[in-house]
Amino acid sequence: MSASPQPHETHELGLAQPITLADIAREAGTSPSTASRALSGRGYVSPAARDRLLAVADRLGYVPNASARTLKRRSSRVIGVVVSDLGNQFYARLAAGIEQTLREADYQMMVLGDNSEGDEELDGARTFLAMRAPGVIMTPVSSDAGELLRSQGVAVVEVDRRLTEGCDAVVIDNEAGARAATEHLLSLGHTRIALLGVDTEWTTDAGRLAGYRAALAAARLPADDRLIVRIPVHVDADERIEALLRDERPTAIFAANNQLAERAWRLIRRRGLHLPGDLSLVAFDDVPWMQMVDPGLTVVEQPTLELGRCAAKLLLQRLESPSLPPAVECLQPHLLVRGSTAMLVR
Amino acid sequence: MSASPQPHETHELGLAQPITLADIAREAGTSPSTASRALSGRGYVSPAARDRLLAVADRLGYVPNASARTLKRRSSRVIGVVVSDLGNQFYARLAAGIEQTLREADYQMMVLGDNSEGDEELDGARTFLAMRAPGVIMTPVSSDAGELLRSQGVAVVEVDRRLTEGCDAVVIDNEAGARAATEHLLSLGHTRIALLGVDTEWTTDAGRLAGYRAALAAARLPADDRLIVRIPVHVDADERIEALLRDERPTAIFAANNQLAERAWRLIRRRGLHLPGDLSLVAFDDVPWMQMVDPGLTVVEQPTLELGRCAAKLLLQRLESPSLPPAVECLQPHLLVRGSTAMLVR
DNA sequence: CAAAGGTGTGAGATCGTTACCACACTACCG
DNA sequence: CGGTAGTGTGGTAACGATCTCACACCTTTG
Repeated sequence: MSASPQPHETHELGLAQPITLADIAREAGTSPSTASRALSGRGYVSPAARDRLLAVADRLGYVPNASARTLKRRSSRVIGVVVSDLGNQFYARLAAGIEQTLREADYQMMVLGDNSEGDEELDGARTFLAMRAPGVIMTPVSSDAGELLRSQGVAVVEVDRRLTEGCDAVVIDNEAGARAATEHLLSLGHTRIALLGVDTEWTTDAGRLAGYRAALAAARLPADDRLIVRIPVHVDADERIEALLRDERPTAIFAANNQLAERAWRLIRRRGLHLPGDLSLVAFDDVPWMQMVDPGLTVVEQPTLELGRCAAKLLLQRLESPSLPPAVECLQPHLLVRGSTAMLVR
Repeated sequence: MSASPQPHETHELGLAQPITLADIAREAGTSPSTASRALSGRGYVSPAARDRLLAVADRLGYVPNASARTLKRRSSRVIGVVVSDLGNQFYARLAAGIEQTLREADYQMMVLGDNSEGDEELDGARTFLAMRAPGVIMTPVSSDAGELLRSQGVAVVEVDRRLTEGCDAVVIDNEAGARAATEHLLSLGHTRIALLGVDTEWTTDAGRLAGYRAALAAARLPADDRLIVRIPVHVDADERIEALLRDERPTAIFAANNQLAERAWRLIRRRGLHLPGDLSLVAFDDVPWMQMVDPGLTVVEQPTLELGRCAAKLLLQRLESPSLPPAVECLQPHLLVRGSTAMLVR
């Protein structure tokens, strides 16, 4: 083996170091300045020189060094996105919507997940600060991250939840959605309606709780605190839900997000209860499985993709005109009745 | 309004420009070099100076400029990930696994979706090249992107599919999984077993087809080409599946991925057919809804999270020792029998 | 014919960080 | 006491792209 002559492998041996603007300029017989103007499309270049430079760049497979560009321009084309949990289809879809719109405007998206943890969110903010992202979209956990970013001149849009006063935001009309869900249950004759929610100060949960209460109040029904189950973030919901199903079981449950709905659904099934005969169930947020199970879940459907798109649009707008007054968009959810809710029979 | 005196808002007016190393150095009375050594933790610094610098940095909220660092070091801490479709829970989970492992090693992950399009994949590669990502993990569509990256000295790991010879890769034993699924159906007495797969040259589909064929061959059954339905990428599968369900319906279907399984499942239901009475169904890849529907789907479960983790580990290893021979890891799937498959009754 | 204006180019400084190198200082050894 | 070794520091030149400026060349016009 060592005796066999080594074949020429000139193009393989070195980790061919990247082509730079200077290389292009040299090859095309211009200065780096001109090359920069031609390839970035800013400033005067004669058509002849431009074509020549473009051709050379193409031939050599030139890829501009993003770090150098960002360093010089003091701003990158990467928009940061921080969501609670990428594994949750709601957030995944949200991110997809954001990506769509950003891509059209020729921005990149970088997604990070905090786990609904203020610390991780702050880390994320610092990451984007370090990358000189011009803007960040997030489902905020605490307002620290947003404030840090904004203090450094980074545009911030809050999506789904609204935490920081004076910040652009896109939200769902949670109260209306929750009211619709609750009214639907009331109209079916239910009076013992449980609310399954997350125990936070977030506008989502607060809004959904408010909508639930409003519907009950409008029906002149007292809200029974034992039926309002609020589970802290990061706490396993199963125990609380089981207790709810065991003791003085309500005739209907309104689950305020897709995860709680899934937990509830599984426990209902495990207990051998039947939807909607033994119990009615409504979920806030529609995800694919809810349509596939039998009976399908009645849900408050959110325009999730649109939520993301809208947030991205708002961000782009803010980047263009930083001095505009803060905008808050509110999208309407709507009730989609499937088979998991039915008339109360006694 | 215009008459009211403007209050001092010194800290609000300017988009407070970021703190730099030089600022820290000046404040702490050292040179930038020393500050750099202290804050990046490379090279000699006296404990006294280090503490002082760290304190100042902390006080001023210093965030290192990632672009400058990347430019100088000629390599960033961002690992690129390109997957086919982030909306698909399989890829989402894969990315989650990758992220977990990378985070532990203090790398960031940037995910991009090509839509199983070679062009978009190549764009992604160029993006990561521009960002000077030291490594990229991808579910390859064509080998162009990987080759481009590797030619520039970027470490590449292929995951799920294997396309490029001499490239690190982590895959599932598709053939074994498909064989297990098919043998399971055969053992239930099925002989007219359809295969629903994607029409590509990818190792996933090729392996699953091979496993299917191998099982049939071992049972001395001829493979009926009309039962092998291979749908090109980006083509709607519904028509082909409907045709399959209509004409000379097979008694069992093996769907080679979660999406085809979902399409098939929906069409089976729409047609009013019952699982497993009228038809048995097995899916390759287990996703949540398959356990929630009734009957639950029999599946070939893949260690998806582990697949991602393993790919990330391989990449980290490669970054550490670039000259190691290429490694290919193969993980085992396993059959999980639920209710969608049953003994054939005639 | 001088002045004014457009067109196209290149020199050179700069963005913020790092790394190489030289240097200064102390300490210890033969 | 000269010499080697270890500590700790700062000067300076990069990394690659951009951008301001000055300048050179053409027209056009009062």
